[in-house]
Amino acid sequence: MTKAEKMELFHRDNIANAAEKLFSINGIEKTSMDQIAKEADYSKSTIYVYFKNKEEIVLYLVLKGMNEINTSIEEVVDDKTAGTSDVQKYYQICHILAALYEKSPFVFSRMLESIEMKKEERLMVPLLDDIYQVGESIIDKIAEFLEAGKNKSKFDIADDAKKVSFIYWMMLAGVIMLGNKKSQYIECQFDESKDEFLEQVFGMMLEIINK
Amino acid sequence: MTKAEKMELFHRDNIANAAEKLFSINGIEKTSMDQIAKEADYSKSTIYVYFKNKEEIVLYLVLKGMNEINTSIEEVVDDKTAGTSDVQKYYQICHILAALYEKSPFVFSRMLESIEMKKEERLMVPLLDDIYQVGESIIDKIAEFLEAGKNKSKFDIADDAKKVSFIYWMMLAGVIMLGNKKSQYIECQFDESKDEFLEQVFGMMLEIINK
Amino acid sequence: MTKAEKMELFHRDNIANAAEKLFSINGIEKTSMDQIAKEADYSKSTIYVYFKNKEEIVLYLVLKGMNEINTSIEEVVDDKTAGTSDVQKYYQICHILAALYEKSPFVFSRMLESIEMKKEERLMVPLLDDIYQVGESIIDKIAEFLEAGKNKSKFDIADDAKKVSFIYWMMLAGVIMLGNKKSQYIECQFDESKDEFLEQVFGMMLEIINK
Amino acid sequence: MTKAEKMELFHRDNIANAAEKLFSINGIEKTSMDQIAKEADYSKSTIYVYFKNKEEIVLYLVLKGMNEINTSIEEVVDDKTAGTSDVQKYYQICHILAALYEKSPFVFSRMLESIEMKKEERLMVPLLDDIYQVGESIIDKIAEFLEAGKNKSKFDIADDAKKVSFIYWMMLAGVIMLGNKKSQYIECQFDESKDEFLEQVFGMMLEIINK
DNA sequence: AATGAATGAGGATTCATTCAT
DNA sequence: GATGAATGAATCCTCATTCAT
Repeated sequence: MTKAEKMELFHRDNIANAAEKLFSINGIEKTSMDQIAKEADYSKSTIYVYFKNKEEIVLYLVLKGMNEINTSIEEVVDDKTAGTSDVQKYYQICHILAALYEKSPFVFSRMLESIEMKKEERLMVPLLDDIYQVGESIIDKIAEFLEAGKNKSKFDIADDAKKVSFIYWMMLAGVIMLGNKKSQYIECQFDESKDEFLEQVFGMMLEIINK
Repeated sequence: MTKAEKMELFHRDNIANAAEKLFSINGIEKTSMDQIAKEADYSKSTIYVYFKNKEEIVLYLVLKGMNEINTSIEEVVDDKTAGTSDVQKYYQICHILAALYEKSPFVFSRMLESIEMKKEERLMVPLLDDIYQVGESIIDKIAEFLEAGKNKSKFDIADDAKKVSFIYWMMLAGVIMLGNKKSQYIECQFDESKDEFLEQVFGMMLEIINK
Repeated sequence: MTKAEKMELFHRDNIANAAEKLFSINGIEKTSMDQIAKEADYSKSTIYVYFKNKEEIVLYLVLKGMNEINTSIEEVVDDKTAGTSDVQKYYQICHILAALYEKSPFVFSRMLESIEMKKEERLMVPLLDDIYQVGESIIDKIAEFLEAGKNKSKFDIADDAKKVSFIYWMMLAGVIMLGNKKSQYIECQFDESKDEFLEQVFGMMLEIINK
Repeated sequence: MTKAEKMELFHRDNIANAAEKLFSINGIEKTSMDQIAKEADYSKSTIYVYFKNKEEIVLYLVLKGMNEINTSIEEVVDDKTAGTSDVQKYYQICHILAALYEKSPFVFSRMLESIEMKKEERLMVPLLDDIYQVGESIIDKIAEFLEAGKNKSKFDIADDAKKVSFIYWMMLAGVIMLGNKKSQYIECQFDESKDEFLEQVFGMMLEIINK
């Protein structure tokens, strides 16, 4: 990486971090480029030097967030530590996702939005294809994990591990998103914290595949 | 209902239907009151005669949509037809939800948004409390259904039927929402329609509670 | 007055009274015809049966208010009761004006607005000429009062009683209007109520003409 | 002052001047931001770069106008020129006020509106506190002038010079405002210009305090 | 005589984006 | 490389007024 590239990355991160903070608090729509510029302490025009537009900031953050959980999940799946059972790993994966929502709900939501499937279309918008690839990578890692468990007779899944993995991914994501959105309801109705609640849901979901 | 009330309802529905169409295509935020007026073929000011503001149109539609599925679910749960098994009913409930997403994704999303839990606050905005009540009613109906199944030794659920019911509701909703958002992905990756895919997911979920 | 005319007057008064209440609380600009209709318990269109437009309601109220103080001032000036001194009458006149402001600040303000001087123009807008006439009458009554005092060697005014009277009128009006608008300031700065303050001002003003 | 600040001031003044012109002709309420933009030859959005909203333009002009008369009055009061008598100074102060009305009637009116007395409230709206301070300064200057005259046995005022000063201020303001609003009436009735008329009023008012 | 229904004409404000320097 | 300056295009909402019935 040349020095110029380093500087570019530095500025992009500065801006993106400011945006992430604001997006997480107020949402994407209600965060203006003015606010981002002020928070990042750049002039508004400079924002446009480093990002083509607002959407690109969002995608940059989505990619970053997804890369992070991709790495985290990889670490869990590849964890060879003796004492870590598959069940423990399962819960760790759940918590990785839950933590992402906690940190950047908007990344979480965006990650779940529909994505252009035609490669040519994806390549029109920088980052979109990258996001797609990381998404695939995450699914694959989970599939790998389930597959491994299956071979160890731990999980009982059908042939297509990737599909099961994707379904898992979806269910987890859905449950985490809604558990957070309805956290007030949960606390009032069931007299327990959203996190306790989610823990039970993770447990229920585990039963689907665990023998 | 007086004739005047009928006319009022007629116009409200005209407007709401136009709005629903546009909301479903472009989303709530990207639909302007101008567009709604044009689509409904009323003048913009007339829209404001029948609805206090844009939010009220949204809430009207959300309430309507939720009322519809509430009624549908009730019909299913109360269905005494000899040949309808609990498993069949279970799938019917899944399809009712899936159909709502199909028709009005924005209603689906709004229904899942956090809602003010303090009664006084809810009463500030007309419709908000109604929406809350219908939501409760839906959860209760599902709880009732699960409870009945449990007694017939069909479903194996923990004591708190309402909580399980809520979790079910959340999982279903999450899965339907994401299944639709990722429908393109599903079709490309697994070479099957989103609906077939969802059907399998409903099946997987059934196993959680079904012995 | 025919019965029809009586009814017309009845309705006009109903509407005008409702409007007066709202105008006094929120001001003319911030009172909508909708609000007036609701307050008067007529339909909005009916308002337009009895008044050509919003402005006509205002003028109707201005005329009414001016007629009232015209009558009140007349009573004071013509008061032949033995014990009522000219100075007492002077204060009474001041209080009549102050009371009008208290009751209908907007009438007070409007009364002081510029008025079309060309008779033909005035006649274009119904009521405008009437308002002018009552205004004249009020000035004349005060002039008469001052003139009488002068003859009794009470007041020392220049030849043109009408002019002095008009000046008096203006000064009184100005001082009452501002005393009310700055009542908060007065209370904070001088630690006395607006009314006490105005009383002193009336006193000071009396000295201008009183020997 | 940096060049950037100069430019900012330049634009603010351009806009404010355009607004002042329109406000003076049509009043504040009936002047739209569109009109101001057009008159100032800026785009409407640019207006919002230099002023937060319409109200800020108004306050900017009010403050400016009040600052101007504050300075003018100061010059008069501090005038040590041998030949300038207190009476002459008195008339000069009257004329300063009359000139302000002539130039910007809306500033005059706003200056006389009630103002928030709680410091915290005032500080919520930028400029509001400044306006209050200048107002105080003006009153104080007049008080100082009267006090000085009193010591020179010129004016005969009660102990509280500030209160008398405030009353004077109010009376002057009221009389100027009404004299202008009723200028047509004055010309028709008394066959003299509004300015001649006001001159006499100033004279009458002088007698209140002048021995 | 009374009104329900409808609307045209605005009006303030927001914001992403561009571009010359 | 960084930004100050400017703006076009929207958007929600208000309200006095008209008119057919």
